[in-house]
Amino acid sequence: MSDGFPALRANAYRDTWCGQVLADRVGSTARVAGWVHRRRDHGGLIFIDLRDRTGLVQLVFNPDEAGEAFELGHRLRAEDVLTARGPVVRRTPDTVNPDLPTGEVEVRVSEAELLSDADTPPFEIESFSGEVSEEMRLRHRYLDLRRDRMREAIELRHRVTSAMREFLSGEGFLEIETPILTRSTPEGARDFLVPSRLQRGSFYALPQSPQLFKQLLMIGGFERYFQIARCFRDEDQRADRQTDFTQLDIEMSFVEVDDVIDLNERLLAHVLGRCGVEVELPMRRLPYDEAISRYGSDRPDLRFGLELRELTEVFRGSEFNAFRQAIEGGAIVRGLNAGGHELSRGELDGLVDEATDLGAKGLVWAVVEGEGWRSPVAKFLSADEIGAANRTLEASEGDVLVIVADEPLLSAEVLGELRRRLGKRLGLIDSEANELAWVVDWPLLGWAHDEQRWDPHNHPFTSPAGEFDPDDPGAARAKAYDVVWNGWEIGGGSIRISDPDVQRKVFKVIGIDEEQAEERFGFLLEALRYGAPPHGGIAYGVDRMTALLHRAESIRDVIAFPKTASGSDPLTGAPTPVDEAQLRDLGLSVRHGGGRG
RNA sequence: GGGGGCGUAGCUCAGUUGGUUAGAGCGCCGGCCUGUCACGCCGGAGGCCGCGGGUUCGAGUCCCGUCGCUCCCGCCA
Repeated sequence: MSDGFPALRANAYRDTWCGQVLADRVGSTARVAGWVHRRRDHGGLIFIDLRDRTGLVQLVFNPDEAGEAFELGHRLRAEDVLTARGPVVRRTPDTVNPDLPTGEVEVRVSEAELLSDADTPPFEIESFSGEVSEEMRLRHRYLDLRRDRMREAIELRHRVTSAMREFLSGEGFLEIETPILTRSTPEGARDFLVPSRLQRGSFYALPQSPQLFKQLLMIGGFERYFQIARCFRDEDQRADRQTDFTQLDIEMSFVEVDDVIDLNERLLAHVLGRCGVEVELPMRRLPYDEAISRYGSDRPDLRFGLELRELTEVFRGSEFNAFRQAIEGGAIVRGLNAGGHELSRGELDGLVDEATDLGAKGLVWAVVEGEGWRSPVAKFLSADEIGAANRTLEASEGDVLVIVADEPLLSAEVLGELRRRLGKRLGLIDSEANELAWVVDWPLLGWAHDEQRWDPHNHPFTSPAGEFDPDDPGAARAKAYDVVWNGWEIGGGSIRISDPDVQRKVFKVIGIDEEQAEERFGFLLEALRYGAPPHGGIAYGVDRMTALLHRAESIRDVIAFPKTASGSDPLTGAPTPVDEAQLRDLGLSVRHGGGRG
């Protein structure tokens, strides 16, 4: 039921919301309008549950009271649109419906008018025979949106964005719009391109984020900016990723990391508080290195334990070749204690396959039995090693241990992913819980093996912490911070580079030479020379936050009109081919006779 | 680009070892019904088994291809 719904001013079709036909209206006449949710036609007496956004109310069509409208009552079908008038009557005690807020009363219809005769819907709005497929729901999204679950999602989303605007406005932030048609700055995600008609051969790009514009707004002196911004990235979709999505974009001037974090903690507490989730302040701060070593992830799910422990020293010089040689080659041995769960031999061996699928060279499992291990590799290990490993992993009788030896980051990530899966599989996650934390002290750059170069962890405008040494890029830390919530990255930001010389150095290290920098980001470098305040900010995934609040598996469930995994919209059919005339206007060549070519 | 899962009535699904006329629940249509609220009872209609090819005496079922949806990897500064 919608909370705080305003009383309705009478209009052409109704004077009362369905959900507000409550006991205090008994004795008055109500005129309601909405959709036929359900009909129960008893022949001589017809009950209609009428639905609008505020809820349901029972209409009664009785031949004595309804007159001409009684015939209409017989013809009503699901999802017909109706307006009806009649006295609000208290139900007799034996006919009260305690499941309905309006269940103590009903409207005895005296007049009714069919406003729209609905075709039989392709699926029942509230179905009791299984979940309707998402494909079907998206194809008729306007029907899907009539369902409680979707209406609540959209209402929740509104509550989220309203609370954001409310809080930030109160803190002196201005909501400012930035362009949708903007400049392509190929970097990171693929751009969506829009051809220019007036300048043939040139293209706009849809923004991947308002990043550069918000920095320019800081240079423009606005001090505090926010925007609930649509962003576009031409990459493959996921349950938590859409090609176009909404982010709360924030930037502030004359701030350092702690200032941004302080404001954002209060923002999160306000927004989530408005949605019934209490956030304890200050929030936990987890350094990146610790997140990796303890959870094997830079966005760990903190609702359960199963922490990783390092076992490199335990197995250094081991008789077990796989471990010893790996360690000699620079590998890190990590393990986790999955606890005393009864896992079958098949399930244990399955973990080995999962680990190799994730890129590890292998995985060792062990079940603690007395002083020793039941494990395929137990015979290669000394009692001392097993004892030391047990102590490090705080293992006791019957515990299942999982161990991976591999390159430092890989061993952590593989075990981190297994930790996540085991947490889910073993039922360790409290689905009601909300664990939010900051991940801080990020490396500025990461080595991209494929391209053999340094790549920014965040984006190239992130300020290094302290002096930036171009000769040792791997050592540089970033003034960057992410917010993680139940294993989802919901926001991330940084203090930006406000010194053009530092910006140039960073560009250079990541392979953008002077000339390219000038061509692609010259406008930013120039702007930075005209008095750039120290500034920083953050951006939140509004879709992800709403999905978490709604306990939705996918952000598609909190977006009114989402796209499918292949980037299409089953409702409108987008994307579609376009007329040749349109292409000609844009100066785009069309090849003939080539079929789809 | 790669891997897994799914695709049978309007919807959600079942369909045995390849075997005769492909089923159920909901919905829909018709009839009966004045206190139901997932109304009830009786009757009925409804199928390109995603599409194409193959194996077979015979394919919803097996094989190959393809399309769609979905989850994941890659990708997502």
